[in-house]
Amino acid sequence: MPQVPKAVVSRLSLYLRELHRLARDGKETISSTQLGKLLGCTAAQVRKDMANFGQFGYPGVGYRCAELVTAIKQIMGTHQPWSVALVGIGNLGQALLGYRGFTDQGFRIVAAFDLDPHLIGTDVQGIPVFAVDELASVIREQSIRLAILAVPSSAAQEMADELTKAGIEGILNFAPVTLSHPPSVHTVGVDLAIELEQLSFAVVNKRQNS
Amino acid sequence: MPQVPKAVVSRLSLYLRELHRLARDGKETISSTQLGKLLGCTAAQVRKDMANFGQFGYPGVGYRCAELVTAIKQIMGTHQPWSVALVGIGNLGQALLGYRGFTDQGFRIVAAFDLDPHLIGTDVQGIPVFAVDELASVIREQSIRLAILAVPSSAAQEMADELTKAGIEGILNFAPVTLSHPPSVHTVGVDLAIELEQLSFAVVNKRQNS
DNA sequence: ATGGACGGGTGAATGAATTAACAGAATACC
DNA sequence: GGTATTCTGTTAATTCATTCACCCGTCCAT
Repeated sequence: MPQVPKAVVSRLSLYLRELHRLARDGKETISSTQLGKLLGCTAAQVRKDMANFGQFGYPGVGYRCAELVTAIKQIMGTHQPWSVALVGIGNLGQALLGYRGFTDQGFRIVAAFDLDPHLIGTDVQGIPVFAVDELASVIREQSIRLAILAVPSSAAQEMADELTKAGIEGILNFAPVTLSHPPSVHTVGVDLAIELEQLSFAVVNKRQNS
Repeated sequence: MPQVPKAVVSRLSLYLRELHRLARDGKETISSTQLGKLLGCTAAQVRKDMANFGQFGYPGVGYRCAELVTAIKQIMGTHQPWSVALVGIGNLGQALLGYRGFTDQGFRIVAAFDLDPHLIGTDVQGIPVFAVDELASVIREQSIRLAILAVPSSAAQEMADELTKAGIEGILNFAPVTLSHPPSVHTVGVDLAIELEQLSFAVVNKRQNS
């Protein structure tokens, strides 16, 4: 499995989400056809995507939901929980601190960082807030590998550099800028305005499906 | 321009973001090579992407930043502001209400909806809050075409149906579920946990670049 | 048992998208 | 003014992703 296409990985997350729901609703097994329909892709695609990682299906039966959930979690690396750092406790940062979806998927925010002296030393939503100076030491002590960056664009690159120096391996960036970073660090960017822009394009260009 | 690949559209937003910054910093023109480097793609890609929509560059010069910004805005449909509805004023919803990036890109949240009787009738961050019953009437009166859905997963599909009935054309969905919807409505999903999951995969599989 | 329907794995064929290569146009420099 | 350079638009080549078609295994009804 040396080269897994990026598109496959993002679909894997969607499969996982759907399978999780199905398993919780008590569905034992599901066929590639059904799963494909649920996600708007072909059955062949589902099978091929899974084939990248091994054999998981049972001929004549389909995929066992619960089993596939654990398999995909293993593949994605979320079979055991991650400790995550949050940098920036503004509007968005606070919302992320309280976001249930993270913990549900095995991501636990264990430390938050900000500049505001009123916040430093306190707990916000049960999470301790540290000064940015302490970034490196806290990250090392708690062996945190992932960080969420929710600071203003003007500070984003600088904070990303700090995180990199502290040995962070992945950054989820909410600032609307393209971060530059060494290849040893991975970044995923979420620009909320861009998502709306995509919607705007789709609407004005009245393209079918979605 | 009958069939523009989806990947092109999402890159267009990144170009726009970068060009916007460049223009503000006083840069007159930029070559496809430079722009590509800034975004981590090849110069050929930049040129090809733009070629989908017409001719914007000047041989021997490059692209004029300010000019290209307005051209892309025109293409994306954000050359004039959009009125947007927000459904769900929880943790995340409130953060989105206060998010600066939306207004900067021409998206104005003009109405919010929630179930909580304490909120209905009040203003949150200067935006009036309505009951869900009023969804259709408010949306029609203000001719709102886009909506942001920030409700718990359990309510997401139901609210999406309401929005559809009310004539909404595009939904930005933050609930971690796949919405089913008629082809006349476009949806873009943002699942924050999935983004972290993608990061997790990239980190454990130590794939280079990003 | 056994026939038929269901369903996954897999390699070949199709279709997209990215990259490479080049011809022509504007600029800068001497 | 000519020449070298820069840079676009575009066509061709390559790479990548998706779909198709078939084989074989499993289950269920008879």
